[in-house]
Amino acid sequence: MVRTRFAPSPTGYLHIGGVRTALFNWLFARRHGGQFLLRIDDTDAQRNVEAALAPILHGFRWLGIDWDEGPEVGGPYAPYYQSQRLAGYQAAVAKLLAGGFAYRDFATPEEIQAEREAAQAEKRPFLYSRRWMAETPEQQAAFEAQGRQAVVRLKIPREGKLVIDDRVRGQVEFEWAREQDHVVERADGTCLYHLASVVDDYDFEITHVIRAEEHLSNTPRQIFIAQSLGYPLPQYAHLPYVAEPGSKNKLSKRKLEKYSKNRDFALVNEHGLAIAQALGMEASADTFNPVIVDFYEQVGYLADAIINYLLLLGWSLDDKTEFMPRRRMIENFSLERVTKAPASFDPKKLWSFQDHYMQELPLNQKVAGMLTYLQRAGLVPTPAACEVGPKLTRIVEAAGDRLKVFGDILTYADFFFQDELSYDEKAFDKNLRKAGAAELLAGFRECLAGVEPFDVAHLESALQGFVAGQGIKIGDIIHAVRVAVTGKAVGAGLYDCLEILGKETCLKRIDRALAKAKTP
RNA sequence: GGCCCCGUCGUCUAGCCCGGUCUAGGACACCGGCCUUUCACGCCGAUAACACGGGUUCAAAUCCCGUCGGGGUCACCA
Repeated sequence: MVRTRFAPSPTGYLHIGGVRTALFNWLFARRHGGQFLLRIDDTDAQRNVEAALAPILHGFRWLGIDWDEGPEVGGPYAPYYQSQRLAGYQAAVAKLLAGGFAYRDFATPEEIQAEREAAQAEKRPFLYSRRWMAETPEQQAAFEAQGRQAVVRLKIPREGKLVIDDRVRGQVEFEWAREQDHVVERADGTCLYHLASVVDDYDFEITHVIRAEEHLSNTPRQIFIAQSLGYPLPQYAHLPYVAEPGSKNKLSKRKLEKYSKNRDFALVNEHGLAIAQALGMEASADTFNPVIVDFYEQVGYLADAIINYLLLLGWSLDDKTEFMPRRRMIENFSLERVTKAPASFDPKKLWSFQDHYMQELPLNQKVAGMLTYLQRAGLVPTPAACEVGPKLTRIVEAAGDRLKVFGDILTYADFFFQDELSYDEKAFDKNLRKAGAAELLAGFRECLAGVEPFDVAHLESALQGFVAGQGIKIGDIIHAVRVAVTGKAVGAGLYDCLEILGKETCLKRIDRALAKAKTP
């Protein structure tokens, strides 16, 4: 039985790189009919773990990455919080000590630091002298008499080497003599991540440890702990990290502010910001940022688009396949086809996946998604009146693939739902204040008043008739009409807009625009 | 700096294990064009890569060695 896990620490948000790692774990488990679980790394726990965890769990649910065991769902190996498993870690440390695989060390941090600096000065690799190692009760008592406190360190072998058989990197060799005697338990009796992680992976019967490459160099010490404890080793698979757009640097959760200004992020960031503004959201770089999954959910991206994009960031099926339903991902996922080199996150490519999935989304689902945004922005009351449905459907159809994310309904179609138009001033000047424009528009207004029925076909022939009568081209008038009734220079087909708005509203808006055109 | 990993178009990648069919394929972006009332979509086209140097071989992106470059990691963080 394959069992994989993802171990988030409760930071308050879900990082896009973390999702990629979780996704690969999830896919691998599903592929082999196994289980995927979530374990919470809260060994340095603050008190509001639940609050910091909620957005993370929410993010996974939104993305459709479900976990078989873990927080909120429980499971046979509960608890799944490291802060609640301390006794097991302490027992493991005791066992390590008893077996001679670890020792109590009475050195002060300053003494260790001094040794480290001395080694550096001599340009030789640092290896602890074990001067304050206490292996007998007598030694221990002597150090304690000096008022010293002990940590527990691993007694790493000083010769020989270790070969790790990594599922994505192949065989990787390490020399034990390069490993440090890492601390596994602090002076205050609390233990460290590596110990906890190994013990939990064993307790949870994790068979495959699939994690980011930054953990590759931590693996020797974890293997040492596992072997000393007599645990069978899991299979390891170290994934390349996800890099910043256009760079090989790791996408870090510490550079949120910087990323919001990143050139390649700019497009999606600004687009998202406009939607956040329409929603009246507070959007600081710490909470609303394209490296945080929540950003995409808020703006109205599709989970399928994100998952599919992330899948291809470090994995490929073949030389052509890009779009895959989950089912197909699960059927085909394999560690062997994971790339070894880091992949940089490309917001533009994600955008193209979103474009694709939005186009594929059935109309009724699009409408439903857009409706919630209109409601959140206060453009449509909740619950919506029954005529809103057909009207919105008509709008969404007319707008077609211009609506890339659900939030786009707010920037593309707000004028359908509010009386007060906000004009694109530049477009207004260009199309309504140029010589002769107002007169033409006024003429067309009268023509429009006589159109009956007020639908696309009749509107089109009316405009064509008007244009022919004036001896002008369609382009000479149509932009002015658009700006007058929608306030914008771009949007869905004009005849659709006019029809949906209705004759009365159109005439009113043209009048208003004509009045505005007179006042510079 | 030590150790470890990685290195194909700007980006994601296929090909590498099992040398020839690779004058290196696909996708995104970019550029040009078509369509068109705008925008978007769509369609067509163009530019663009085997890090470098040595080997081995009839033949190397593919195998070997070296160099260079990039990154990760070196905590009583996770």
